[in-house]
Amino acid sequence: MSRERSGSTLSTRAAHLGPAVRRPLVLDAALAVWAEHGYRGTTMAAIAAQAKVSKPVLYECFDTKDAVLRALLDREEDRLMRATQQALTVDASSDLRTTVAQSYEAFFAAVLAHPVSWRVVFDAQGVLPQEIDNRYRKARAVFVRQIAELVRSLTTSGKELTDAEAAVLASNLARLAEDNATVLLSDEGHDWTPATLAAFVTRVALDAWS
Amino acid sequence: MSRERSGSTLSTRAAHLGPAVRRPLVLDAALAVWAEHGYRGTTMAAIAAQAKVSKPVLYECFDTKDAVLRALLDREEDRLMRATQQALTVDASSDLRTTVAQSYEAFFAAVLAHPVSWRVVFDAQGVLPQEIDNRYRKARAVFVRQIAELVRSLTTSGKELTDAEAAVLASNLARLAEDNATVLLSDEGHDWTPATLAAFVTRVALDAWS
DNA sequence: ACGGCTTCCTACCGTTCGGTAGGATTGGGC
DNA sequence: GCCCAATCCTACCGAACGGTAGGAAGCCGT
Repeated sequence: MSRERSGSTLSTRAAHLGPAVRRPLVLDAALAVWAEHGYRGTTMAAIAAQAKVSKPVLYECFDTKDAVLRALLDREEDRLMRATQQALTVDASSDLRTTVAQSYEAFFAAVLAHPVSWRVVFDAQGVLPQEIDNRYRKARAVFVRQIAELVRSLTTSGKELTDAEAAVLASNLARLAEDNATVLLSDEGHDWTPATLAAFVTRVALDAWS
Repeated sequence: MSRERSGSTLSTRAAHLGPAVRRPLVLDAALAVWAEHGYRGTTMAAIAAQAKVSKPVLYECFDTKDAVLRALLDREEDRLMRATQQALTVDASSDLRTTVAQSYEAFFAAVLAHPVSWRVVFDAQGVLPQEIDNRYRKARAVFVRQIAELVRSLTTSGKELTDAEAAVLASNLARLAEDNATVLLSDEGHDWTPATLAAFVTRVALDAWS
């Protein structure tokens, strides 16, 4: 409830920069607010306060809130893409496995280098009320832990997994379930049945441990 | 903007059911509203309208909006879990691969049987403003198509993939990237580096096609 | 039929948030 | 020094939403 500087009086007056110069500064402010307070906390008043500027100045730079968010996503997405794109270029001299491994590594490195951009562009963070969000995470954690347990109890000896590996694998299996459920329900998903899709995703996910 | 019956006059008067009897009906209404208008459209007024009841009646059933949502998630989650749980039980007589395949199949079947429950419990749908959401989906689609292209151009002949399979595989690879990026940035992710995580997820995802 | 208790409805309040009107301040050109 | 255009700020509006007050309508026992 302690929303400091929520939108009222500014202490000092901002410099005369004009929309063109201030626009990137506004995006910086929006990014900072999003990083700290999540999507729901990213209000025009909060962005203005972070930029040390009044709301009408914001509206000189961007016509609407959606315009701010779009510009922000454009910029941060571009930042991430430039960092990974070269790795996604097809290198005819290497095989698929090497290419995929390199792409993943480049992507993960980019995420570590720009964690805030990552959260803004891809992670749906802070969109739901906190209590609901916590609930969701907790439920998923239980589910994943159950899967991890199952995986560990069924892996053949000789191919044992560390705790960290089992946790990641379980999380991945759960995520694949969610992703493919979405596929199944989407407009393009009518070629699949639960059986065929399950067989396919099992092949994707598990041949290394079968 | 045509929000019918947004909260004003009701045409007929509802029956005298009392909170205990009406509570499940309220949840049904909330589910229907969520299915049609997404999370953002699920307001107390909309739920009341769908239930053909006034807002104070809602508040007789549930003290707060969060309470409604929590009860709804409890119910729908339970519905899905009951449908998949038996498949997740460890069956010592079968191997890991079979168990995973059966679990996936049970899960997908449950999702198909209760698509609305699925969307409410797992799919973050309609939380973002539509324009932003469209943007996100479009960006991801481009990304996934690029991956699909890459996968097809690199698969060794003799293990060719259909279009549908390549699309699903590409979507899965992208989702794995997102999931593992989250792992990498989470509190438990400090044991991983981009390189080790990339190697592991490649092993997870791709040994079937290497 | 009538009292009383339960249940329901209309109409409202307070807050938050996107967006705007209109006046004050700055600074560059002369 | 003075003027004018560009820029910024305070103060406000209206809509949407969660939540509530207070009275009307229905139901049941007597």
